[in-house]
Amino acid sequence: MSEQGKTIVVGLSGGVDSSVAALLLKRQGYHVIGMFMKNWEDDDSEEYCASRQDLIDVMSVADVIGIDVEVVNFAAEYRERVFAEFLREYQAGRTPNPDVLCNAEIKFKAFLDHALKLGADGIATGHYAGVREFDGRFQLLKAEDGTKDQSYFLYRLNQAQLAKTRFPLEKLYKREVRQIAAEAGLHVAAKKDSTGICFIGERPFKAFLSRYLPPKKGEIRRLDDDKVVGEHDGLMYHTLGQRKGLHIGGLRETEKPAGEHDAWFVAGKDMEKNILYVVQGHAHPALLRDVLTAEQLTWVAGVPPRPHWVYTAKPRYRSEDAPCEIGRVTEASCDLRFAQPQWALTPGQSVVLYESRVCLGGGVIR
RNA sequence: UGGGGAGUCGCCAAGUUGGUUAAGGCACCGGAUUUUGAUUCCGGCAUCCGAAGGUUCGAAUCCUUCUUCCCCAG
Repeated sequence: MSEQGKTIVVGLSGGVDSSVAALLLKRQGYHVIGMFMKNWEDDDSEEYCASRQDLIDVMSVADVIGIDVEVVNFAAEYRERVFAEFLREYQAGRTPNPDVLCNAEIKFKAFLDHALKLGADGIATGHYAGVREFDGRFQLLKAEDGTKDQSYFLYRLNQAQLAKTRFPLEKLYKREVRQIAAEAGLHVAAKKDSTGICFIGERPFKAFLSRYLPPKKGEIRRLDDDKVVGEHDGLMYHTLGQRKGLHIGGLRETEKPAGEHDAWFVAGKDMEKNILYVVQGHAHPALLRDVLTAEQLTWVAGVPPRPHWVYTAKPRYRSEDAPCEIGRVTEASCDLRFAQPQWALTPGQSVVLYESRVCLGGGVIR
């Protein structure tokens, strides 16, 4: 293969996925360099340890595979390009997806640039996604393992970034990845999947956010009749469709038999008046909508989708691909109409368009 | 102050002709799922029924007193 001998820099997180990605490339004959990114250093003590353990795992894995590892720090870039935007969005009452930004700005920009500067031919990550060249363009594809597919988080890449990227796990199922790791003697074979905001990790969300955005108490009102049913600590701590954290118990007036109560969900926010609107019951119509407008469009496919065409779209990660018709499309925004109403379409979240297994790109819900 | 009604887990709320371990929902907590935030799923959650006495083999359910709240009189 002409690919042999090429240099690929693999982003290693210390987890199974990126470890196996590196292993597979090495086996395919690439010259592989491992790269560990440290991009969050606000918190010391606790966080420090977690990150440190990951680095230890990376070193150990690299040793087994037989590759060199470099450590880079993009904390400044992450703070400026990802975290600042993250905070701006929450402040505006929206619910951003930092991992989408992180991929576009850090992993496939800062990191990619760094790798190319080192003389690499490309980069690779442990994402469950695929990339192929087709008809003169590069396509971002869903992973074979549909349950793990992460193309959603990558929709904001562009052709240039895609051209330099490999996703060795495209055809593999998580189970197989763990098996490969185990057979190769990688001690992270059974390591628990990491979740949480990329680089920042998993942590009590409200407490974390309150360090940057101070609490601001306000009323919680029932959307149906404007009745005050509680108090919130700040609109930014709640997102559409959220149930947890409202602290609304039973209401005396409830007409249901024997005090049966449905759970309450966030249905809207009034940023001006600092009011959180809630509704009772998961099936409340206020939580369902079949149209949305998306902004900040980016088309990883290289070209925008066809107006008035039918595609599928994910209005949030982990939601089923939902058939939808795309309305007008401009540089700035586009309209989507879903065949079935979607639950809690949330401003700030990304909606990603697909045509079969091909990810076309998407935008941010207004 | 007189008359009536009521006080069961943080919030609602079953249970009151006395009988094993006091329903259920919401909230909350823990876990599973998840590279966003959510949702969802599973598990936990009143040795105690406003307080103190009493009756009884046995009471949250009966009696007494006290206490708190609500309504009507004033």
